[in-house]
Amino acid sequence: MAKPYDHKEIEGKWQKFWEEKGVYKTENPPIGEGKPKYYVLDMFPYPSGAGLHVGHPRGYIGSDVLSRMRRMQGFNVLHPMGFDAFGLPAEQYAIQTGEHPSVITEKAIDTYKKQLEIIGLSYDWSREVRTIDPGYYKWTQWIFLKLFDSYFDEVDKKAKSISELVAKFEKEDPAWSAKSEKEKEDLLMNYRLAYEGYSEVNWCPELGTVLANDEIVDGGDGKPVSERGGFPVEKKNMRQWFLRITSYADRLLSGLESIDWPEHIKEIQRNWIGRSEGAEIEFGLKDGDEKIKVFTTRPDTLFGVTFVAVPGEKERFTGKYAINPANGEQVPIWEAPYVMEGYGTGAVMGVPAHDERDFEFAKRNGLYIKNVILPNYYISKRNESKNDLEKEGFDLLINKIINGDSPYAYEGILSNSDQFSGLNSEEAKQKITEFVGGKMVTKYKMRDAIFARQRYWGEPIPLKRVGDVIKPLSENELPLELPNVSSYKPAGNGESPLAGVSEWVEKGFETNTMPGWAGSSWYFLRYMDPKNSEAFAGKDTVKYWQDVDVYVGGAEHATGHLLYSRFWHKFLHDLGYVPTEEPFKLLKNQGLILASDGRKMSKRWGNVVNPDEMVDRFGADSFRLYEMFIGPFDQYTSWNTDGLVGTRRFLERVWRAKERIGEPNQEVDILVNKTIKKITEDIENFRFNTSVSSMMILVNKMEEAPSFSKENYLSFLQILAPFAPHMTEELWHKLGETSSIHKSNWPKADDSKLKDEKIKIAVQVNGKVRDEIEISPDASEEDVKELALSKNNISEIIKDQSVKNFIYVKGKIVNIVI
RNA sequence: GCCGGAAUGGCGGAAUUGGUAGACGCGCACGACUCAAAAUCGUGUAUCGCAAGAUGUGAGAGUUCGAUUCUCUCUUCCGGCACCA
Repeated sequence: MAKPYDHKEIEGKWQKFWEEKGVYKTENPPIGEGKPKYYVLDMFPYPSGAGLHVGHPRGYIGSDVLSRMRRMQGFNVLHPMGFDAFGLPAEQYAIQTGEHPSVITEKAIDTYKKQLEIIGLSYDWSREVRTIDPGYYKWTQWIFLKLFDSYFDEVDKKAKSISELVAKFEKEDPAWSAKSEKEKEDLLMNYRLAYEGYSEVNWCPELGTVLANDEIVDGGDGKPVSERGGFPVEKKNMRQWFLRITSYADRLLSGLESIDWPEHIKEIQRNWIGRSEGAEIEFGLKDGDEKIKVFTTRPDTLFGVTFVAVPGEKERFTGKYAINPANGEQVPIWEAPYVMEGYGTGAVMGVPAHDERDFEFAKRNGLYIKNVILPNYYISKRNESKNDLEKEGFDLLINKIINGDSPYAYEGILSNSDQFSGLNSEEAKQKITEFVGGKMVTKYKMRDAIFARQRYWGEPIPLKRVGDVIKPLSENELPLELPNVSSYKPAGNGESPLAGVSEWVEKGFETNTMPGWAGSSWYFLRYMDPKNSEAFAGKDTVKYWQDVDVYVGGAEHATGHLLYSRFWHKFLHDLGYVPTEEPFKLLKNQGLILASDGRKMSKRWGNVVNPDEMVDRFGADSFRLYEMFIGPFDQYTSWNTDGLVGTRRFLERVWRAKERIGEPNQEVDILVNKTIKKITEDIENFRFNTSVSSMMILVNKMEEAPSFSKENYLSFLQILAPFAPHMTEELWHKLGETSSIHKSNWPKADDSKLKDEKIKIAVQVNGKVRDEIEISPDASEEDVKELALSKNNISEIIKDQSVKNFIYVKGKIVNIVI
């Protein structure tokens, strides 16, 4: 009797073997150069004290399966892991306990690493990166300095060195050389891609920090609170550092066309960038020379303006009037809360007849509503309608006209403006804007990114105040290391704890630190060459690895990390440091695994399932297999520990099947080849769940057969190896192989064995299945017809009725219509 | 409100240029082995029906010889954005 499958005996042994032999070590050129490169990346985790639950590794296992297959297929695979380690949770914990955040963070990293290691993921740990290492954040600071030292050239639509701008000023602006250094610096600050400014921010007094919009949630009573802790959030005007991401808005938008990402993620980014095209038009005031500039996407409705709205706390008439430049009409200027300070020009022209919000506002405040696009004819006809049906008909038509879908637009009244009659909507927008001396512009919802936190646990910003100007540190002063402080608690007045370090302040260093997303915006480049002290990564190395072929992670980073990384990458590309315009060619999101109660796994609900316990009980291979089998990779699903029993049983059957190696069996041989083909395609397309099921079918077949060839069994082990790396390695060696199965060549399906000699197809009568016939896939329609009609079940149904139609879809189905 | 995505047995899910719905696994039932239990193995398992058969992929319509798959209308659930002019 063969030894039973004991995962505890096997898994540790092979993990040690792989490490000692460096099986997953990835070589840079020139050693790695002969093979095509393939970069599979997981979103690196922020290690929290709680450790991993069974939902987390799903993505890691999927990317690991792909990496392992690609390696066996002969690619030079880069598959690294690291840790995103600056951030609020560790700092909050440090404030409570007084322990240094780095101690807390390192403990959490150790826990994560151990948890990841026992799953048997094929990372090259020699390339591990941690954002908190000074050797790492030296380069985060270096990129910041490059941003500080660059501006965006609006003509070439790319970043260039600020020295080029200075040269331009020197040449073109005679006043430049007369300016003081401070004046020059203040002017340049308007162009730098990293710049100092003031901004109304979301200030959380309790946390003592500024929060991004996505770090704020509704407290329930309509008032905003922090996502972490649920503390009140208020608006405050504060000094900040910004990154000019808005310069890249257009490229961030158009770049989406060139990458293979889930459509919903692209849509979220498009939405976030929020491009809209319109016109800026100036309204004069009735009294005085002042002007109000409005932004509108519908300049064609300019003749219908009946008020102008500016931002305000409540709806209120200002007592002033503006002049409509199109027709000279006086319109009242109102304050309205729906007008937003930060968007467009901060003022809106009110056209109640053609804008829903303007309409509501006008109705509430008794303002005039003037229709300029819709011919009066249709309105009066609608009001004369005899019944609801007719009324609806007119409403439909009127809506069409308003939306510009109808050729009738502009044919009717346009006050004082017969010249614009008959134009379509696009022409009218152009012509009317031109007529009043406005200009067509493109606006974005997206704001520049605030790049400063009044916190301790982040990368120091490498700038210092010298006299009254801000100077960048030089490259050889990097890294600017984070000093020790006596208290991690923010002062509460908006100053960072660094403002309390006298040495720091005396040297004039910036006291703000970088936000959590700084280190994660470029980490994938560091993996290429993690030990390099001369550059963020060697030039040749970056040229070799290019970009990430497959990026796997959660969908929750759609507007944060995934947007910032693209921005930084485009910037580095402009400066010639990276060869590609986009960092991540293909993105795959893994779906959440919910607890069996249908809720998210959380301490709060007490429904967390720990992967360590699952690995201990069932083994890493069973665990991996189950996580892949549980459902479509990108879909939400719920955990069920009972289901893990199934994949464990499957592995035990694979184990026992070894005893049945012997005489070849043709059916097994054919199925092995079909399965090789299917698994190869499934893994490429992230269809891991059907891969597992097809291997189960194969084992079922192997058990049915009296025996099968060793060759078939070995091929099967190879395609199972990415999913169950430990057990397949054990069996591989038991069968006499001496080097790792993970270094073996991925099997190829033999085309000649993929085709069945006989197939069963259904015979339908009038669309209902009545019988089944066995035929050769190449059988002619005549033969199939004869066979089908000769079946008793069929002839009984047909009896003496005539066959109206006979349909045979080759190799698929027969349908007889009577 | 707008924009995405989804809906199939008791459960996770399978099935795509439209072609036998429910693969595979879990669970459950019965049987074998066992003094017994666990493990393992075998058989069965959409619904109604003794059966023949009928019905069935969120609801309703349509196209088709044939629809889980395509079109239209609607319902529910999940996610994103939300006075963006």
